[in-house]
Amino acid sequence: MKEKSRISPAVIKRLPIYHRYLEELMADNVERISSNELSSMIGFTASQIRQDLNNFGGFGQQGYGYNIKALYNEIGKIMGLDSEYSMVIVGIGNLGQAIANHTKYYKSGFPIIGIFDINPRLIGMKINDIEVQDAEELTSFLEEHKVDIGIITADKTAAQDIADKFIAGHVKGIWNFAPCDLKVPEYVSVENVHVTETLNELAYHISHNDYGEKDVREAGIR
Amino acid sequence: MKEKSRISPAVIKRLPIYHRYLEELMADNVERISSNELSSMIGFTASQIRQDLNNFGGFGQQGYGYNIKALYNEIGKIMGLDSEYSMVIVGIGNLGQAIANHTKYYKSGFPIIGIFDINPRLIGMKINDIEVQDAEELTSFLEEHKVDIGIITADKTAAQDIADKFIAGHVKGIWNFAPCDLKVPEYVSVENVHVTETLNELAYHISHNDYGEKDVREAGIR
DNA sequence: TAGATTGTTAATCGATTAACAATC
DNA sequence: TAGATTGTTAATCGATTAACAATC
Repeated sequence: MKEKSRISPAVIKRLPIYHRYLEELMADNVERISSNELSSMIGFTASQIRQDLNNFGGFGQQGYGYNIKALYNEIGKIMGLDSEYSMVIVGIGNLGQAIANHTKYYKSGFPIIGIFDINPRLIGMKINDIEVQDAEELTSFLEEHKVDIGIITADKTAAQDIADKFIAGHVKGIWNFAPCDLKVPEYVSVENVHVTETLNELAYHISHNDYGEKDVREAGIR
Repeated sequence: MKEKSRISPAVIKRLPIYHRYLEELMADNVERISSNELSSMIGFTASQIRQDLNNFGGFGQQGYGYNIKALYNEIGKIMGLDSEYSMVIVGIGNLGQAIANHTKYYKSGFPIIGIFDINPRLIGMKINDIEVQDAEELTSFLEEHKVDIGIITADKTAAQDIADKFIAGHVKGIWNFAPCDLKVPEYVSVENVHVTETLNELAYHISHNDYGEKDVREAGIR
C-alpha cells in the first residue's frame, strides 16, 4: 500500500491520464504499445513516459514495449483503485447532483452512501436512490458509517464548517468544490476543484493570444 | 493587451489565486499588505509572491507593501478580466445547469448567450432566462453571434464534434468538461476541467497516506 | 532619519529531456 | 542473431527559494 519513496506531484497528476488513455486502448483491443506510440497519443515525450513509469517499477520489456492490460492494471493499483472509497456529498445543488448522478463512480469503487443539504425543500428527495438528509445529521451519520471521502459542493461560506465535521468524522479525504482553501490536519488529504479559476486561466490565454485575426484565417488545423 | 514576454504557466495558474485572496481582503476593508503577510495567508513563500508579481511590473512600494485595491485591479487586468467574454454551453445536464445558474459569471464579464442540447425533452426549456436550443442550431448560432468561449458539458463521445463546430464558428477558447483531450488549432485556447482525474488523485493520496490510525489520533489540527 | 519591505540577482531545487547501454 | 525498445544515467531546462542592495 505504501510506497517507500516520495513520488513527485507532477507524476501523480499524470497517472490518471495514462490510465484514461490505456483504458481507451483496451477498449480498442490493442495489446501492446511503445513509449513512442504512447507519446504521440498523449503528447508527453516518450522519455517522460518511461521515466514516469519507472518510478513504480519496470513494467515494460525491451524490444516489445508495454502490455496495455497489464500496465493499466498496475497503474490502477498504484492509484489505489483496487480499494473502495465510500463518499458522502454535502450540498445537492446542480453540481452535487451532477456528481451524485455520475453512476460511473459507483461502478468504479466510489459509492456515494449519503447526501446532505440544509435546504428543507431538498431534504427527503431521492437522488439515485439515496435520500437527501438534513445537514444537521451529518455528524451522527459519520459516527455510524465509515466514510472515506467527503465531498463539499456547498456554498463557500459553509465549506470550512463542513470540512471540520468531516475531519471530526474521520474521513480520509475531502473533495472540495467550494472556491476556497480549507484548513485541515495533515493526515487528511484535500483535492480542490476550483472551477472558476480555470475559467480565469482561459480568459488570460484568450486575452494574451498572439495570433491576430489574420493569422487565424491563414493557419490550418494542426 | 499582449505581454511582450512569455509568462510561465506556473505563474498564470497562481494569478486567479492572488485575485481571490485580494478580493477577500478588500471585502474585509484591508488597505495594504506585505508579501510576508500574503505568504502566511496563501501559503506561497513571500519570495515567490514578489517574484510572481514582478513578472508584470513593480506593483509594490518598499517599506509599505502592496496596496490591495490597486493590486487587485492590476491582476484583474492582467488576467483579462477587463474585457467581456460571451459564452455558450453545449450539454445542459446537471453540470451544464450548474454553470448556467452560476450567475456570478454573468456579473463578472462572462455572459452566457446560448445553451444547446440534443435531448428533445430539454430543448425549449428556459434556464436563467435562456432558452435551450437544438444542438443542430449551434453552427448557425455561431455564425450570427460573436461567441468568445464555448463550453462543453456534453458526453465525451460528442466532445470533439462540438469542439470542431466551435472552432469553425471562431470561438477563441474552449472550456472542456468532457473527460478527453481535444484536437484544436493552436490559435484556440483550451482549458480542461477533468473532474474525475482529481478524484483519482485524491484516491492516490488517501491510499498512500503515511499517517497510521495511531498518528491520526495523536495529531492535532495545525 | 531608521525601519520596513520591495525588486532583483544569484543559488538551489525539481522536473524534463537526451542519450545510450542493457536486454528482450 | 538483429532490431527494437526499455530502463537509467547524465544534461538541460524551468521554477522556487534565498539573499541583499535599493528605496520608500
